[in-house]
Amino acid sequence: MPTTAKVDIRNAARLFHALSDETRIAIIVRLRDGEKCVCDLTDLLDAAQSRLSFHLKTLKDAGLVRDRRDGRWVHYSLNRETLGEIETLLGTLKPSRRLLAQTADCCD
Amino acid sequence: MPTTAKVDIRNAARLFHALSDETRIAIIVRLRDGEKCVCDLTDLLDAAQSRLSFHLKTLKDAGLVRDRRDGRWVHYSLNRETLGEIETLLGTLKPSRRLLAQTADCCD
DNA sequence: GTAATACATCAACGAAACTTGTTCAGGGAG
DNA sequence: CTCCCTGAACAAGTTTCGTTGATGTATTAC
Repeated sequence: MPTTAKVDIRNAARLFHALSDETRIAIIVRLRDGEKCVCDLTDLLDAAQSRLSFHLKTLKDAGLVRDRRDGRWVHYSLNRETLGEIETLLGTLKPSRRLLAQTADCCD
Repeated sequence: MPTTAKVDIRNAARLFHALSDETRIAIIVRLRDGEKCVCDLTDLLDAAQSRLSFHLKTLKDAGLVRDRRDGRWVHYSLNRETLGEIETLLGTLKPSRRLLAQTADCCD
């Protein structure tokens, strides 16, 4: 049924906010090919440790990354599930096909 | 070829930022079922006109909405193309399947 | 034990971002 | 023309966010 899906607006804004920073996007890009420790990321992104720690916390709070302690290293990895959730969310934000068939008053 | 795709980090952060506000998400949700004038949105969202004008400009600058002047009304509608672009972008942020097959050090 | 490493957390500062009220410009209607 | 109406633009105030440097905590090495 192509009824317009319910959107949890607060949650949506929260998730998109986590992706709204260049440093955080860069972190995610680096994590695409596997987990990294903070020290790896400071090298790769040439960023101060406290800065990365701040952004990693933001990403973690949003559920976009996970951390795993290994000795004195903390390894971060992507949470594919949340990325999928955002993809779904984005789908529900698109105008419904039903409507597109009815009227052409939006979109191209 | 499942090589990790290039990501325009600046553009990505810019697009996600446009979606990182509750008011803007609410606007998008309302626009799913067709274009609306600002006056419609002020009623629907119970928001001051200047506030909506600000957020609509943000959405427009990001390419997420279009405006169409009709007499003294300005009608806003979603730009399905940009929403699709963001969906694609999100796909490139997910860890590659190739890698998932190789190692299980990320994601579930 | 001490020293060193990896990372989190905190405080302080500056910079954006958001809100609100007001003003300004354009387009009908009379 | 003047008078509304719609919406953009501006200014001022507040909040939120990001950066930086310093401090704290846990873990390993010696």
